[in-house]
Amino acid sequence: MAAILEAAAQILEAGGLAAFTTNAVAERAGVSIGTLYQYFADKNAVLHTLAERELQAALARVARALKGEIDSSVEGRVRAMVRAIVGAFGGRLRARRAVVQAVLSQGPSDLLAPIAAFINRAGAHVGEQRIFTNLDQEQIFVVSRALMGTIRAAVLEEQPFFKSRAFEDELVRLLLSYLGAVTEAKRASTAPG
Amino acid sequence: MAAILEAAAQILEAGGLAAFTTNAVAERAGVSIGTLYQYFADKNAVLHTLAERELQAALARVARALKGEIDSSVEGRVRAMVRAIVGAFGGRLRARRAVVQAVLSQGPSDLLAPIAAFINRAGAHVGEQRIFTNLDQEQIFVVSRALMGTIRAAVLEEQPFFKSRAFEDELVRLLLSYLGAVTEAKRASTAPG
Amino acid sequence: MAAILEAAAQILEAGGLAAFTTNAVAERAGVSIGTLYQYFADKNAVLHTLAERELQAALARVARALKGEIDSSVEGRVRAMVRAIVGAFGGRLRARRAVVQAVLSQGPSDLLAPIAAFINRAGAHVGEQRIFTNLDQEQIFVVSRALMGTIRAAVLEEQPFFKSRAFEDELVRLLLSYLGAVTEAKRASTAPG
Amino acid sequence: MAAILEAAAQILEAGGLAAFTTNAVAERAGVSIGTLYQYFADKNAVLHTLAERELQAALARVARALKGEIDSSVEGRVRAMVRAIVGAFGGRLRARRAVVQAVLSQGPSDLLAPIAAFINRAGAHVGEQRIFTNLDQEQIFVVSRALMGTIRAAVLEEQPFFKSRAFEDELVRLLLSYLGAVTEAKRASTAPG
DNA sequence: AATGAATGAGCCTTCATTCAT
DNA sequence: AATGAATGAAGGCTCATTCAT
Repeated sequence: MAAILEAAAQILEAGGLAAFTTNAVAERAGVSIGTLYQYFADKNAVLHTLAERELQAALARVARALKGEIDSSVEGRVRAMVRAIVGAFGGRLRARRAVVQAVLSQGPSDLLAPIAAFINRAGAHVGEQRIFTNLDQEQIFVVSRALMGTIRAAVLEEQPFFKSRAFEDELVRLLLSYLGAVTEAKRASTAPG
Repeated sequence: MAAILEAAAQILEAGGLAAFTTNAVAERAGVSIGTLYQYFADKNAVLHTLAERELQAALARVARALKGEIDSSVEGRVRAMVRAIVGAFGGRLRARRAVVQAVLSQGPSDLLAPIAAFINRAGAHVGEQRIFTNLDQEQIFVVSRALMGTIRAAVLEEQPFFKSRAFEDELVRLLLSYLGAVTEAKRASTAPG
Repeated sequence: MAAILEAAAQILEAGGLAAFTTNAVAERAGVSIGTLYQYFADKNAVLHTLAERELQAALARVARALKGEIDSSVEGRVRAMVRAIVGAFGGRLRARRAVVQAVLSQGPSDLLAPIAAFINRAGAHVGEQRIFTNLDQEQIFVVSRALMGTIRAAVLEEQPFFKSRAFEDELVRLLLSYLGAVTEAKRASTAPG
Repeated sequence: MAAILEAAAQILEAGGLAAFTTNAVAERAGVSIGTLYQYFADKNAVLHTLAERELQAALARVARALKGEIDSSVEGRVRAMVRAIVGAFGGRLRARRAVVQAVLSQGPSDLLAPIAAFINRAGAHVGEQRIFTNLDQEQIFVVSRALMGTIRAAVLEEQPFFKSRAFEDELVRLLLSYLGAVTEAKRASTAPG
């Protein structure tokens, strides 16, 4: 199974979704097409499983980065997160792109749920200031999606500045300024006197 | 041609990219497959043309909204824009989604160029304060993609708060806070004394 | 009609039989497809008419060459004929090839009849020695087809030596030696004593 | 594979190149279209393979005839060859025709190479006199094409005398007289004293 | 006569999936 | 479990031909 998923990722990476045929995957994996169907219900299952794995891996990577971060200031942590996420898109861009595309093309899936959960959790634990906490539903949605959406677009559009310091700076600025504004607003409404 | 594009949008809306076959489009349009190919070089051309049209329409809608906006404060204009964009995703979500996906899946296209140009232009004319002006490449990318990415995610995930005032507020806050931070930074670096 | 046939020849020359579509011919001729069908019953009629014209032209050319030949020896006349035929295949090789192929692919046609008739007639009038005369059915067939078949093969296979003096020499040798052998045999059987 | 090629030959025989569609071949062969494409890269590959097979078969037949020939005189051998070739055109004329046409229509292929090689080889071993040997490029071309071209024409035109002794005699005469003339010329130029 | 938009049968080919071995 | 030959629905696309204008 691992071989099949690895083969799937390689095929995706090399030729995109168009090259992703069950026969190609099986051949690259060195197994027969029959064997592939012994492990996966259908072509889609391969894609879906691959997506899950990649996501888990990316998430783990980000978590690890956050845990190892020394600078515990808000900016330090936010920057660490941004960098980890951007970094997680390191290799096999095409593969990831294809996976994302394919999975998303099948209507809203629950694949994104872990991301939101993660950001939520992560935010909750940023130092003791718990900045993310108290963010309401819409706000969590906006921070997480604005970040992911921008990174996603940079990947899909193959922007040359993806991974540049300038881009990272802007992402950090985006998050920090928004978080600051939210906090500000909350303070204002809470303690108007 | 209009009939074919309309049919294409309907097919996309109803069945996504998977249902988007030249035969299906032609049939739905009430023309023969031959006629379709008299107007479009190939299947992709249909998609591409549709994408362009939808984009133009959305852009026009936003522009119109902006023009009609009485409140010429920065916030007023930003809000008008956000509202227009959110509104532009009114019907045919799947169609738009599929179009975007399909077009993006073919590598970076220049289809997004008008969007960036528009934001640039729009920004330049917001009152006399020209807040958007002087945004560099990465910054334009970040504002536009953060906004679009968030809206896109809300659509894809079929968030219930999609057209709520609360969501709109957060989007406005996201843009304003970021623009404010960028302006601040610029001022600081320009006039350090 | 002339324009259409000329266009057909050009198309054939440029792209072979594969490029020979009624639409392409009409467009190149500068007329509408409808007009083409006003003059020709169907696609095949265009090809057939073209074949006839080309054949007539080639035949006329050979006849003219023969008429102008000063050297009235047998070899002189045979060589003139060979040279004229080879020369007749001068320009638009691909067109001629395609025409030949297309016409031949439709089963035995009477298009070749004029050639045999011509050789017969020509032979009959070579000086006063009337060498070709008295050739029986099979013999006429063999001389004419051996000659035409060899030239045809050289054209189809695009032999580089086509039009070389060496090739011409061999063709002449082929005809003369055969004619000589036939004559010899006839004499032997006629006057055995 | 054998079934597919046999079906291809039958289709060609029955309906010519026009009827030769992959679907028709597969159906006649009693396999699915998918199976056909598992054995042949595309439609052309079927034709090409068929051409090779037919050619090999014909060549083998001629070789066998030559080997079995008792009369080892030059005339005996030439006659055996002529007879074998004429005989090789026994059945499936249309198929052979179509194959030849199709293959030739794709520009000069090396499919004819074996024929030339064969004539060369065959000639070299005719007794000890090695008559064919020393034929130069143009001469080999002329003998082989004159012979094949004449036979081909007889087949295409469906000449009634095709398998007659008289026709065979003329073909033999054609070859022998030409070979004799070539030999003579060579001797004359080599040993002029 | 000329036009050319429209037609649609039918071609080649792909590829997810099955199932007997 | 694994194999892989076979399947066949379905897709993209071409092009000869028609016919209303």
